[in-house]
Amino acid sequence: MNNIFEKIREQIRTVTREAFASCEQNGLLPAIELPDIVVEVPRERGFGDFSTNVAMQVSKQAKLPPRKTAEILVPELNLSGTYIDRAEIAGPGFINFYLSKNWLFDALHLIQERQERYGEVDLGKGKKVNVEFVSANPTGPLHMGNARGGALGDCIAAVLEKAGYDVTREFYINDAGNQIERFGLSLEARYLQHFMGEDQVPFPEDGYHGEDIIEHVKNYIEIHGDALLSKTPDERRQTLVDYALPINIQRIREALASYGIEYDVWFSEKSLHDSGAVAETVEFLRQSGYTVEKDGAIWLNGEKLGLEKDEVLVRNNGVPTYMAADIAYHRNKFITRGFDWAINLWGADHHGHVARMKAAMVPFGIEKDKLEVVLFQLVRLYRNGEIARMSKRTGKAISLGDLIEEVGRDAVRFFFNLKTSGSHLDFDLDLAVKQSNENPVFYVQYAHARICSILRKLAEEGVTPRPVDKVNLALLQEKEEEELIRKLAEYPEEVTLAAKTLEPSRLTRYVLEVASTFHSFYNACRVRGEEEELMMARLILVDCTRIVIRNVLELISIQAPEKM
RNA sequence: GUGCCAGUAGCUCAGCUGGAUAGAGCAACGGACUUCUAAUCCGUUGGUCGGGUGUUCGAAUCAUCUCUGGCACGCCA
Repeated sequence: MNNIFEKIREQIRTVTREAFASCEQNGLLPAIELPDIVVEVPRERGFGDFSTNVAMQVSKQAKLPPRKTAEILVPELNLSGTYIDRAEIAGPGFINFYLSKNWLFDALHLIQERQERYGEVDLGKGKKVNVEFVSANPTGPLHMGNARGGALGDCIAAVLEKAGYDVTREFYINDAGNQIERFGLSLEARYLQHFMGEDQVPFPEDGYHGEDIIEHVKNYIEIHGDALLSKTPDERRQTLVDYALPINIQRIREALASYGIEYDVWFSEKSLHDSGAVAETVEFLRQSGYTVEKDGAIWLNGEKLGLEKDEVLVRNNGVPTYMAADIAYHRNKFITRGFDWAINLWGADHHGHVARMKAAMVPFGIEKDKLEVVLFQLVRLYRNGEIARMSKRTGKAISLGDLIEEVGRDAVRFFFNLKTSGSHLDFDLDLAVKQSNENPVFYVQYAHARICSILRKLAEEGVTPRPVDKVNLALLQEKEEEELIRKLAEYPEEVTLAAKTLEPSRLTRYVLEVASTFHSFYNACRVRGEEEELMMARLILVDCTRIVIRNVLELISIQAPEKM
């Protein structure tokens, strides 16, 4: 058992179920089909440590007012062998459970025992899950959307790992299709412009206008000169793409690495075309009757899949669409590679694609639910209270690299993981660099550094933590101490919830609460200089706090400094 | 026009599988450093949960209508 909360909830459910059974046997209550018994932590501490509303839920079946049901039930609760001291009835019919402090001390034991593995839970049971995120077009640098998707995706992957899933982090390289075509045309235009003059060569309307295209061409010409002028346009574009694309991909890799993200798999879209997987996938859909042909193109049959409209899979020029490749890609994930679950992180502007992709799994016998798409809202950067679009240094659109350079990796990752994915995110650049109490990143890091400082000071005096079973934790009686232990005990529960909701941001908020609770403790209680037994107990508490803060920060890939 | 997401304190956001008196941070105001890091803490102020109706013992949470903002509706990805 590595989640005390779960253990307590199970105890409460068990004693409650048994009490219902015994009431039924004694004829005190009619036979009742129990719902899932909801156990929660009441908002008010005065309402006990945990509570359940089960008496209210069954009031109809019991044919009694909820309070009356509770009054019959509570005396039948057999609390022996549990953490529960007593149960009381309150309000409209809540049953409030008051626990012995032992559960808190057990939580500290657990933390000491598990150390850096404290917080791990076995929700996933080794299920194979693929988390695909960023997957940016390799036609230019990473932007703010990629930055948020990157932080989110990496943290979702990390949370799922802690929750017992077998996680693969994957980047889908869009190195084929239309945008590569445009990339090639843009490079070619810049190349020709270099030799013939800008006004002599038209630039494609939907081309990539970025400076980086010109830079690629300039570098290419420095190495290879004007040899491409005599080639065919096809050869010219291919050569330029073959030159520039790997450079862009390498830059993306490096930007993400400096952002703290390492992938297990870089999956090439082109490889799906080259291997024939795309054609094969379309053919399979055609033969299974999931396509229609009209206007010389092959369409996915929307009606048959419950979609609003048909979607083109193969254009009338014979070139498959992104959609076709994407279906082949997900078929590969589930069938070729056997993932039990695939999570994709997409910007909210792609939400229209969600229903289509899920529906497109059906012909392959893949349940829709196996594909989960996490949509995240876009990011607005603020500087001096105004929307910032340009990098301070370069004057160009702000890239992930610029952002990290300006505010630091820790702050970027922290802020992108502070809000739920569904909410719009305003990123305040001024706040992120501020080294003050306004900045939550430092607030958490400071708590960690403070703890390390206590441990260091005491170690210098020859005082080190004793094994926890040789410490009298019952000496921790102050309310600040209790609050802190409670907070630390929640961590496995937080990981579980973050994994279930795919919402790692709650861990960022959680670690802020841990820091806050610790700071309150710090101001109320001393460790150093207290009587030895109390000092030892507090030393354990402080060390447990260090472990939890460090574990969370590591999970969200933020430094836990020992000094500040 | 249709669909998706959002609307909670001055600001940024939690809470949303219905639960007890709606929370946090920042901002504002007032306090706390002889003592392990004051990048900290303690206290005060601050709300028609966008609005209406409904469902029920109970609604920020569910349903429905409506207003506002963002986005999507392509042989783009």
